[in-house]
Amino acid sequence: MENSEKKFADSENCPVRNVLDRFGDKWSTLVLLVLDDTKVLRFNEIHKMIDTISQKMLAVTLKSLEADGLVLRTQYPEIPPRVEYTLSERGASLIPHIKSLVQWANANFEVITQSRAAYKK
Amino acid sequence: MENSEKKFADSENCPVRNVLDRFGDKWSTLVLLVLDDTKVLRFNEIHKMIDTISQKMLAVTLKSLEADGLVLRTQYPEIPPRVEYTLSERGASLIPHIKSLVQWANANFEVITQSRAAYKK
DNA sequence: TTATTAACTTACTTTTGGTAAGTCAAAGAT
DNA sequence: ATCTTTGACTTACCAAAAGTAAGTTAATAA
Repeated sequence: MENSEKKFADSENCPVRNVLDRFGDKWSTLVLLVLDDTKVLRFNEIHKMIDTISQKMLAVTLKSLEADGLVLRTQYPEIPPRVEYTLSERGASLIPHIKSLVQWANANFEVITQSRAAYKK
Repeated sequence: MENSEKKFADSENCPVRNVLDRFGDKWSTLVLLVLDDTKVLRFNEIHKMIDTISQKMLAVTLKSLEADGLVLRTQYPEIPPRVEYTLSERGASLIPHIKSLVQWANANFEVITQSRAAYKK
């Protein structure tokens, strides 16, 4: 009984689905890249670097990255509040894989843009 | 004037943003993986393999992958229609990078699931 | 004449994301 | 003493994206 067609079926139990769903959101990978780039950042600093993200979405993105153990959140008991975000080791271990995607993106940006333009129909 | 904070700013001109936006959708990477797995597939075959995708979303996902030149579409003049989808060379060149992400996903699936469960608050 | 088939569309509903304003508590300005 | 500012968020409301289910097309089989 050949069930290779079910390999990608349900996202609960499929690691591929489960994790791609995770990074297949609009902002997670970008936040990870920014944190890798600058190491320690506060909420508003990230918001400035990715200025098209809404505060709401930055908040939920950071929260789920924290829940997944990819990002560490340190809150200082000051007022106004100060919160710092960093990559965890686990988060850092993801970065090379994302960067390999990014390299491909840079290398293929032009041709893809051209294809898109030519496609129009 | 330090403008490293603008590195990820606007998605029109930033390859990273542009391409991550592209694969940061819910289905594209999964469709590419399935096509890499089975090489040639018809619309309904893909739909069976990824049974949680809607026909509508499969249609728009395939269309934009085709527009980007990552997937090739071959239509045979038959009725009922027969259409076959394959990875293009460009699409195939993306696969290793996605697979490296998938390997990380498999390796970290357990701990991430545990972190998520522990996070609850 | 009606049913079937594959690859989609279309109309409609639900979910997700964006916008803008609000909250909180203390320190500084008036 | 009251008002303003500050940073990291929430909340309420609205727009955009994705899901659902039914419809379209044209030929062949029943």
